[in-house]
Amino acid sequence: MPKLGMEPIRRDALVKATIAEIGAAGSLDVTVARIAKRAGMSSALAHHYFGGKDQILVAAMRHILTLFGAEVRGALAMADTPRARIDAIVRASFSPANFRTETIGAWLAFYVQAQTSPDARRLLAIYRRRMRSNLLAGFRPLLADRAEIAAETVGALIDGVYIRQALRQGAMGRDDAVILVNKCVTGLVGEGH
Amino acid sequence: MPKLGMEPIRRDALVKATIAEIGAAGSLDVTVARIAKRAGMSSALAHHYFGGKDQILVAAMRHILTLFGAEVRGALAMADTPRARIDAIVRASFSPANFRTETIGAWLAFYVQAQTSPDARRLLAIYRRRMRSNLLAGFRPLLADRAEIAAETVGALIDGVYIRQALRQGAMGRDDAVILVNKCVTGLVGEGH
Amino acid sequence: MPKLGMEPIRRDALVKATIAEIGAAGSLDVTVARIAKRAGMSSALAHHYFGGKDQILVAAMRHILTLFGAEVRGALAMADTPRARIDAIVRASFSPANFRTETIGAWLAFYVQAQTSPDARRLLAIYRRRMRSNLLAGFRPLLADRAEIAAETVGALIDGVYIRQALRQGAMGRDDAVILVNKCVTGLVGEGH
Amino acid sequence: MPKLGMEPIRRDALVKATIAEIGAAGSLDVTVARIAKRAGMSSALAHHYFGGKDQILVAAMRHILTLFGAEVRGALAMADTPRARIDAIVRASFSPANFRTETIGAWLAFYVQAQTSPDARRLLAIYRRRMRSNLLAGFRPLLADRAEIAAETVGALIDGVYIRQALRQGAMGRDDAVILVNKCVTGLVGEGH
DNA sequence: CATGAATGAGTTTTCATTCAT
DNA sequence: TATGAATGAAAACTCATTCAT
Repeated sequence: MPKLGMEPIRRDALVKATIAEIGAAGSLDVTVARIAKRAGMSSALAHHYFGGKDQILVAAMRHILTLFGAEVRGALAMADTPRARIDAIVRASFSPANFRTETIGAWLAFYVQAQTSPDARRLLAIYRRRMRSNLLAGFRPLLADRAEIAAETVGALIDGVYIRQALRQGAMGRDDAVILVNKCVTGLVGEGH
Repeated sequence: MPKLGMEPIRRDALVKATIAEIGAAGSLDVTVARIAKRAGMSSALAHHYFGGKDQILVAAMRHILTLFGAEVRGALAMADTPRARIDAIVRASFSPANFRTETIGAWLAFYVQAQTSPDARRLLAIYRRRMRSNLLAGFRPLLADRAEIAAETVGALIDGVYIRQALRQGAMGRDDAVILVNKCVTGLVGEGH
Repeated sequence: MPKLGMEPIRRDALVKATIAEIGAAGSLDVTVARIAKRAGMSSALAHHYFGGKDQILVAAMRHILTLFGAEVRGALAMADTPRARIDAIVRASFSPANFRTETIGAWLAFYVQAQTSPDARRLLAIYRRRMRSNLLAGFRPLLADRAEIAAETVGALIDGVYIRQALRQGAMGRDDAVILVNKCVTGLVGEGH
Repeated sequence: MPKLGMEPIRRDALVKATIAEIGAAGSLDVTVARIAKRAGMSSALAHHYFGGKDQILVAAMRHILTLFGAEVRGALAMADTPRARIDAIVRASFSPANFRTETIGAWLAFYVQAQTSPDARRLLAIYRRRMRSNLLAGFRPLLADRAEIAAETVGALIDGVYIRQALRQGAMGRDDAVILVNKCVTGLVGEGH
């Protein structure tokens, strides 16, 4: 069985298994053994490739963030007006992939992990900076100096709607989420838009 | 010399110690031993009074929610216009007690616990229902049938701002938080208010 | 079973079990589980009382050193001439308790541990200082300024004879060891004594 | 491109890497992986050539002993009086190569290993026999029937001084070591020599 | 000849929980 | 009421060793 070039395959499988496991468990209380099993290998191999549990977790988080970033970039590429840019970000935030219970659970768990892990915090900070600068680029042409606060508001609102989804019960659909945030955006940029 | 009626005192001490410990740790990875030590008793006694770790955790969450509820009620009592009611809720949400890093950390941790513990989820659902109905009571006179979405928006925004505070870095102050949310409220209810 | 005041009993049992286990294994490759089992308790309890494996090991070393120190002190108390003092130290070094294969194995293992553990090194340094000052007190009246080198020589010789004993094969008896070192002492202090 | 006759090269590299690694670690707690890495090959290859960790360790020990033996032989070749022979052995024992912290650490570690590994014990026994017969050859012409005990004494003293060096702190230099042992030799063979 | 891949067995350590007193 | 004592179960992590290529 042992072929060459297994490392990227194994790492990838582990990252995906980690997200799945966290999502299923709803928390970071996930054992390396379970992750490895789900990924179809021994826990020793997981350690071999990642060095330790924390690094597996961080890699999983990075993966989610990367996917999200790609989604945003893809949506932004098709947006040609400022308002469309904002819309694109909102839509990407609540895209099917991001809105899966699994992903939300993992995301929430990472928030908690960021409380103690510098690596996790750094990643989350990067995500937030990007989000902010993307929103700002959309709001600036529309609101000039009021763009800052608008970006902050929409950023927080997205996070809030997203996090509320974590309580599976009484959750709203993706479309509802998009509509809700968009209504707020409309309120911020004024009736004229 | 064992005194009578120690139970409420012990329970209270444990609940407070739990919140402090969770806040300090930034996660639910808190041992019963540490909580009990902080509360000045043996872990065996903690078990005796609560039956198990999960129940201690839930009691702590209930405590936070109760405090928050009292704060909201107190603020609402002094509000005599719909807008003032909304304002009161926002202010209470970011009150000094609620905005302490400790409390935020505990709150976040409970969100995660709600993923797996039905008790925790129920408590969180109650909090959300109350929040929603309170906001609705404020928005209804101002927005009629658009009140629902406004309440949902502000609720989510509060959660979002709150949760963002958990990343201690780049956080905003209480006043800024209140102002941010209020700006959004103003946008929702229109210029006239 | 759980009575009060078990701690010193348990600690003592663990220390003795550790020495026995190290002696039996002939190296520090000894598991906490085995030590605990020999001491009649779970490994968890061993950790509870000592905090970790290293501390158990250091405690065992300290125990050996304490025993040795007591033996030397006892022997010295009965010595009334300088030469008798030196003799007492030599005899104590090769006392039955110290010359047991178990003890020698443990001693040797600790030498190795001192390479990496600061605690172990400190203990060994203390032992050496005491040994040196004791020998010096014996040699000074006899050799004046040549006492230093004599003390160093006899100290090293004792260690050498002792360590050679670790290779069970071709070892000498206690009496032979004492005679050997004493011959050297006689050579050092001159024929007249 | 696998070359022919790599075996001796690989084995040699592994042996040297082993000694270096043991010396650096100060104990036998050395992994095959680290040794192999230091020797520039995979751990699998190390196993291939030696069969197992223990055998690698024993080979390393044999290497040290061989070096030491050669050094002694070289020094003896230039000695033309009995006393010079003894001197040569002492000097070789504390030669720069043997007195390196690395070597001393490895030596000490092997002493411990000899407690459990018959192979290691056999090697150490050989070393001791040689040492003894070499010293005896020097002492016999000088001391006749007292040569035995003198050889034993000096052998043990060399070991003792050597082992004391392992506690890096408060160690003496090579020259001091030689002087110390020589003073003892002088004492043993008497003033006239 | 050489190695990346893979793992089973073992080690330390932690912790919620139980129990006799 | 209160606790020190005690442990079983599980977790992360390590490592010598094997094997297909």
